[in-house]
Amino acid sequence: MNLKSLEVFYWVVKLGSFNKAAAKQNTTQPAVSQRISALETELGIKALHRSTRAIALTAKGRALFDYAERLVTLKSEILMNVADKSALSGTIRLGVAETIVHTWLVDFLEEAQRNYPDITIDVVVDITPSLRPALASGELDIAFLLGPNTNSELVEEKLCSYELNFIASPALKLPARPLSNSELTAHPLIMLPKLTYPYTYLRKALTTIERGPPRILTHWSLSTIVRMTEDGFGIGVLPKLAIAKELKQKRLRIQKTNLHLQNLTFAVAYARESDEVTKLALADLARSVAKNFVAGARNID
Amino acid sequence: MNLKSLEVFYWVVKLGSFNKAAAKQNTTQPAVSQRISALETELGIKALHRSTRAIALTAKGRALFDYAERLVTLKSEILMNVADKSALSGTIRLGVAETIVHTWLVDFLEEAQRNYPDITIDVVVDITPSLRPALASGELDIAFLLGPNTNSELVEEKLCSYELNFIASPALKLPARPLSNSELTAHPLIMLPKLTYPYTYLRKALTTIERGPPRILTHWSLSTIVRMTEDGFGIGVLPKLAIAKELKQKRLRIQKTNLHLQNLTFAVAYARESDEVTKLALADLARSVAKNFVAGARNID
DNA sequence: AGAGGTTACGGGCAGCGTAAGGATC
DNA sequence: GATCCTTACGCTGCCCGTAACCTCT
Repeated sequence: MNLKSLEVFYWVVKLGSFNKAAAKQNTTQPAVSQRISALETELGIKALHRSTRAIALTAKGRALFDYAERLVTLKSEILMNVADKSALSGTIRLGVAETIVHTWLVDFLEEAQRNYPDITIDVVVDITPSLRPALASGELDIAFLLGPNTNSELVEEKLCSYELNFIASPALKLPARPLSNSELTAHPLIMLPKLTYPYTYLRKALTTIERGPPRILTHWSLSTIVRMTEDGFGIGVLPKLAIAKELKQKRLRIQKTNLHLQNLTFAVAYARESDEVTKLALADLARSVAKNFVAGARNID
Repeated sequence: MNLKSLEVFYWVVKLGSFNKAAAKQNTTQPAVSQRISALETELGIKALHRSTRAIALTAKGRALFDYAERLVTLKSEILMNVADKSALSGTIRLGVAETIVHTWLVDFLEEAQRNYPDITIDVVVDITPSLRPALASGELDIAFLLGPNTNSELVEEKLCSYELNFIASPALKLPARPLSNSELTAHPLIMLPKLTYPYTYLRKALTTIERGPPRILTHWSLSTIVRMTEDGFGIGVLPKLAIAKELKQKRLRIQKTNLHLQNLTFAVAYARESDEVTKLALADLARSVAKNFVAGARNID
């Protein structure tokens, strides 16, 4: 009897699908199929009804699942309490919101490589609303995303908080003094789309009876927002820390206004599961890297 | 991380030796060595001090051992509670006292084959005093031997009880009536050696002041005792059930005496361990086979 | 037709046993 | 030198991934 087979079985039941279990375990669906059959043959039982679309546990299957859960838990306890953390290994699929890519992701990956040389990290850059379901379904193991969202079924913990700024191209020749709201809305605002804090807040704050809502240009790609802002399409709404280079090179500047924007906060998120020390280790590392990054970048303007 | 490796580690610690663990797990000593190294490498720890002769656990090793024990227990619980018993598989080393060979061992092996086709049973015939330490050290998994010995560190449960008889060759021309003690001691008694019930009892019961102790010929092999008795060397002290064939063929007969011998009882014994459903299953089977044998052989005389 | 599980098959590698090599008493 | 663990090495067989197939909606 094999620990891996029981782990696969556990995930098949937990996720309700051979495919999802395969994704979770970084393997293929046929491999999962094989393992389950082998397990059933070895124990001489049928564990799963899988005639129809949804899989259902047999009585023995339910019993087996309970044991499998305990085994999986024990395994992760061993990794947690006995194993040298630097010997952690395996592949972790990391989802990242783009802002993080532009700030400390590289630092993080380097640190991870240094501390956990045997862990392979597959990075997927995507928008926060796509990252959460991917975590929940097991397609991703861990993510750095906009949050923490307290309603989430995921574990989410604050990582860092970025001051949100109005950014303009010097070519716009805006005054250094704080802009009034009407001066601000003379230009389109370029920002992240609906469902994010800047959009909902600014749309409400800048809507006036006479002129209606401000012109807003949204895009999920931070790079695109930066590029459009540089090209003078409008005023970007971005954390200054994400555009340190552009600011330094004077290709962009911070535009003062009368509005106070709340910080954009990011969180590390992962599914609430009985396993995976690796995730915890990486989450800790992310916290430390993010903290250092914010501390080291305090003097940017 | 591998269930088998942790199991091997468990047995190495439990038995205090790579060699014994290898024997226990039906593998070779280098294989054990490899597994332990692999485990230590994977977890990035040293689990065992093995510079000197005796094996000692490190702190991490002790922690790992606790987890390993729980895993081994869980595994056997799965086998016990979830697995179809008829799907049990593996190799079991069975030690057998010779009397059992001459009574129901073949029945047992056939039944085992029928009920558990995937279990391989290696049979070792030996004397009871050798079987117990072999069980304790893990060289054997289970044994049918003289017992139960209540002082044993082993689990021992009564299997069957054989009436012990005085057996003689017809060639001795002894009378059919009960022999007196002095008539009995006119011939050497052929029986199992010291440390067994018949020897100690009869030596004491038949020793008289004038003639001293009776002449006793002992041998650990039942076959030899039977053969010697057949050849008229003396009067055998044997369970009649072990010589059914010889009695039927009138090559031997039961000799009545004035002495009452207690029954010779046999037990199934195995080490008190956290694992091994297989042993329990086979012990159950042995109980049933032994019971049937005794019931079916009631009319022998 | 598409989603999801099974079967078939070739290839890679983990892990085994044999055998030789230390180390310690 | 005996005992016990480690290292070396060739080989077997398990298990994986690819791909084709089946089945149900």
